[in-house]
Amino acid sequence: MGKKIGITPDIILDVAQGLLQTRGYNGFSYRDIADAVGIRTASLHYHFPSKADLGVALAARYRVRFNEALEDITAQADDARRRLERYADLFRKTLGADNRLCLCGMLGAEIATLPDPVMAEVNGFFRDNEAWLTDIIVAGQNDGTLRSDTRAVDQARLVLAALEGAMIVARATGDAGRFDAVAGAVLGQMEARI
Amino acid sequence: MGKKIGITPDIILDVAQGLLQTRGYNGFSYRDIADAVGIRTASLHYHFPSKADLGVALAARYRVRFNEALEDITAQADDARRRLERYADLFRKTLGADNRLCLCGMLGAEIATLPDPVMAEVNGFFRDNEAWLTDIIVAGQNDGTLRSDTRAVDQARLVLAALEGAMIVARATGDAGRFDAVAGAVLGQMEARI
DNA sequence: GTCTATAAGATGATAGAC
DNA sequence: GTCTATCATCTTATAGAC
Repeated sequence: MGKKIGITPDIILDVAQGLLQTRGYNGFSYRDIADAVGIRTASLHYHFPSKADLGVALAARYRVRFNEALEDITAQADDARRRLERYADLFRKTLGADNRLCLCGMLGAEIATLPDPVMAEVNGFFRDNEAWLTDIIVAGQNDGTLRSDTRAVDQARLVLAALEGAMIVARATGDAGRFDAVAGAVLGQMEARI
Repeated sequence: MGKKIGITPDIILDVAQGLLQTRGYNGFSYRDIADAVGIRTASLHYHFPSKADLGVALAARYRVRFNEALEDITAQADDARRRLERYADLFRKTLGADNRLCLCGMLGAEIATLPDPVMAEVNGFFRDNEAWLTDIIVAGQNDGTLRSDTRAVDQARLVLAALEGAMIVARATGDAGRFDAVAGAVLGQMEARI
């Protein structure tokens, strides 16, 4: 027989993730989660004893899921340009769904206030993204679809930084079109010269 | 005779700005400022009655000073490439001085939690920067030093987003070199094809 | 202008009953 | 697992003396 799976921890994480991506780590409290979930703060502490525990769970889950999405893109799309477009879509969907920021972009801004294990996850998220992007870009350079006069790793860092920054500016100005402009420009300028 | 100028308000703003750029709007308190300045929180409230007042003063001052720096760049540098390099240096110096983020990049991430007048300043900061960058880039396209196959305004948005994002990623990974890589790549890829 | 004193509410967290 | 009750501390903010 299957194990009895409490749905609560996942629901808590889902709600907390929304708050985190919208308000930041220092911008929401256990009370906010409790009110949204319909539970008491004491019950939250049963599942996640400290806010640091919650933060780690949130960042780690996000990182794992993001890496899974990256694997899917690698498997499904065949050329670099299409893979990069799908990559940008990952961020675009987050912004469009509920005006959320990338969870690690938000935590990255707040890095100086985070518990060490949360910091480590954020750091890892950025490294994972850079590594994946670099691989994709190297492939695109090798097959001649992407420009080769800029190092792949630097282009990877540019793509990551541009998309993270674009989410912040787009949301702060209330214009999601700004994200699209940045995504379009950064990918367009990476194309090989004809 | 000259007016007696209390140095305190400026000192408060200087200290608060450092805290804001490091920890975020929701990551510091009047107490933090008070301890650093050597004054009581009640005295802070004399100068800035509410945290919203302090936030507006901070964002407005930052925006004004930044616009002055932009005017200096326009006046002193003569070609687009050099102006854009100086522009990137503005962000780079902030990061290098004390591992601070752009004040409005930080506030942009926290936008959902900010008092309305602070939001408005942040929004204005981004619009100011985009407008200035667009003008610079248009000039560079006209004199043939910058590529013209991407709209100037979109390139402007890319530059702004890339630098804001690069500051966050660089600081979160503890590697300022990542900022340089992004700045170098984004400016390099804007150059006209030879 | 700065201080002491104080307030009301929020916050992260624990003890112990059910 | 969830609850009530309780906590120490922090946070923004005000009143009034100096």
